[in-house]
Amino acid sequence: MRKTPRQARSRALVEAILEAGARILSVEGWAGFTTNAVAERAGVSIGSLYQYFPDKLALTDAIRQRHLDDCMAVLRLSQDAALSPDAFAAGLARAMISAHLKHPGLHRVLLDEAPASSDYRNPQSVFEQAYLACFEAAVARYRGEANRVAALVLSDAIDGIVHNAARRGMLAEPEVERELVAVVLASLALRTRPSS
Amino acid sequence: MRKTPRQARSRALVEAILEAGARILSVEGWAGFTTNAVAERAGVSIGSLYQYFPDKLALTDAIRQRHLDDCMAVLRLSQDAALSPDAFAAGLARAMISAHLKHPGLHRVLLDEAPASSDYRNPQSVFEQAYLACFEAAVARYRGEANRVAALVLSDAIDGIVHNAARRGMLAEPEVERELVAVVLASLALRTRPSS
Amino acid sequence: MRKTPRQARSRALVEAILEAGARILSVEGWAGFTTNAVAERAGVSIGSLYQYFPDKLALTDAIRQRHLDDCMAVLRLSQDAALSPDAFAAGLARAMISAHLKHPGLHRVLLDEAPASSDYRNPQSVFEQAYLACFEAAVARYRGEANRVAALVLSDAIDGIVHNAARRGMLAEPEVERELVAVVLASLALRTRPSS
Amino acid sequence: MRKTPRQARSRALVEAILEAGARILSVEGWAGFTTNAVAERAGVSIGSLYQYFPDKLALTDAIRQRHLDDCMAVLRLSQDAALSPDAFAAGLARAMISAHLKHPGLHRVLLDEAPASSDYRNPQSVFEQAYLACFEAAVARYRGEANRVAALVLSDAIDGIVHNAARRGMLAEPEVERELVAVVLASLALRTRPSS
DNA sequence: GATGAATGAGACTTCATTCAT
DNA sequence: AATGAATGAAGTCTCATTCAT
Repeated sequence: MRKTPRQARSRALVEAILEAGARILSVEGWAGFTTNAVAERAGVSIGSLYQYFPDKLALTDAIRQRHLDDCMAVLRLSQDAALSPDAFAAGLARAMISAHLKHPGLHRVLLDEAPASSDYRNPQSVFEQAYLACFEAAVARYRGEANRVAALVLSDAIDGIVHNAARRGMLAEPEVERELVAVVLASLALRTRPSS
Repeated sequence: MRKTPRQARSRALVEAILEAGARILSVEGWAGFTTNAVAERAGVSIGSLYQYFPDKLALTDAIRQRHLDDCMAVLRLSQDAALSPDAFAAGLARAMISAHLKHPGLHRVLLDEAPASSDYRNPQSVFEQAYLACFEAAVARYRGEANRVAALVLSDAIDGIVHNAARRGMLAEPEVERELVAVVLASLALRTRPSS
Repeated sequence: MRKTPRQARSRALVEAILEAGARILSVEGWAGFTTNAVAERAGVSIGSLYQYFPDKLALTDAIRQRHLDDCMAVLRLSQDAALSPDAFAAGLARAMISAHLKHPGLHRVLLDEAPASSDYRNPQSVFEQAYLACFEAAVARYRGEANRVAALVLSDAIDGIVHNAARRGMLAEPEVERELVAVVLASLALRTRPSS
Repeated sequence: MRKTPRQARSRALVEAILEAGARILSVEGWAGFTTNAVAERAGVSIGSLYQYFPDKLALTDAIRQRHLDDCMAVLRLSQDAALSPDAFAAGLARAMISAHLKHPGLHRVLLDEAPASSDYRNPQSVFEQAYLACFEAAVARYRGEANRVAALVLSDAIDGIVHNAARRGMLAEPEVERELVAVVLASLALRTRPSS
């Protein structure tokens, strides 16, 4: 950000911009996400937007950061070493679904369409490290082995299930949640080479 | 298409355009996919492109159609009622991975970013019907029950795994394929409510 | 208009665009009337033009509307029930000529070449209604009969005379004005079937 | 024309092009008049069109020339020194109307929109000389005076009446023809300064 | 001669960004 | 600090014209 908002008014302004941007990205996708549209939706002048974000990329990054923080918060809540596998899978599925219910399209747009300044999806990035750590811990806990790739694949499978359900408007359907739980559970019950 | 290419030269030209478009979509994403860039990469004038495609959307549709046809062809090959679950899962994983190896980013861009004239990802569309039918058949065969949602979730999980692996450049790694096989197999071995 | 200009600068900008557009249409015709040319002639960027006019057609309509308003204003001034036929014809001729002196080619281009969003030249359009009403009133007054077609033909004859004189650069010649007065007067002096 | 067609086939080809061009100009206006459209409508390849016409302007000129020749032919037929004023006016009106019935919009498009290589509407041009000569002769005959401007104004009034009637689709209405006759007759009955 | 695929200059329009007020 | 009018590079698409077959 170009400058840190210190006063209450400034913080509210930045908040309004981020929220307006998230909503536009979610509803209209990357194509409808123009800086002028965001400013207008936020009830702010385009000039003010550029006071706090040097360019469109910085704005996008800020929206993404906020969204990923939300996701991590929700994900961490589902981490509890004392849970049974069933309870863990149920909690994780519930957490992932609820994290996407507010802006169903946002996650996909931010991760698939929107350009990013840093390669935050690289396995070495801060976010991905923290995100994957949760899954690696769960794999270690329930499968009894450290397996980085298995954690990656599990998180990717969940990602695909949730993001496609969101696109189809099926995110809230109990059947989807039930199947998601089943897939997570099955993945965690596996040893690495089940076929041998 | 605006005009059907009849002569050999025309067919080669259309082929060059489609190939150049696929490559650009794969490597540079939707943002780099400009009609002028496609024409230039194809070694063709922009006017020639518009002789065969009435607008950018039609070009996008044509590239997508060709890609989906390839995917369906590969998918159908993996369908064989006589296969054991292990063999089926292995064949399916191999098929999905190989379908994405040529243009790793293409699938994601075409399905997530590129606008389409018809809603081909609607569950009622011709493509999605055919695509899901394969998964429904497999679920019925190996889980012994018809379960539309389970088929949907399985195909979405595979989609997530393959598309994220492609983004990370891990599509060719044997470990990924092994885990993909495991997830497919686990999903097919499930009864609907494994926890009850 | 996309935006209503509120500040003095904006109004001047819109004014400059309309004036530049009118001049280009008048001098170079529809073929030279490109949005970039209008912006450049107005000393304004192309983006500014599009802030106020959503597309080329809207700009054309605005220029036409302004011109037609000018014409109607000038025409209404010549309407005075107390005038003698001679005085009326003289006033009308003077009015029509002066309405075209500023941009001699504009009228023809706007009415014959430039596409319009609505069919303003349809006899039922608001403008044509008002315009023809003046001529119908004059015909009724001086010929003593209501005759819609006669009014139409009179206005068309004047149109032809003025617009061809403009093209020939003869609009300011006294002889043309004299003959125009004569034709108007003769038309108003007629009974419908003068030969029978 | 680039080359003179000598053989029967060539003459038919040129004929087809001119006719197709006239029809397109009449029906779709200058905007729809593209060289490719003309060639296609004529059932001829675009290359063949360019064999006989070096560019679009030459094609336009040829179509115009043919149309003006038709007009002159029809106009000359109405010239007969022995006619009474009434009979002359009736014949002239009939001639002008019938000259425009085949392609009602063509005349206007050719004279107002289509660019021309030479300034054929300049009073000094060959066509205008011949055309105006007819009107000057009539003015001299029936008004008993040589008056170039009166002839010009009369021909322009007729032009306006006919061309606007064509646009309104009223060209065939008897009332229009009757009023046209009346205007012509009144113009020819005038002395130059009727008001003094 | 005839064909029509190919060319590319140029038109319309959008939107990220700046800067005078 | 805030505003929003203004900018102009860049993208999509058309159509007059050429030239290899």
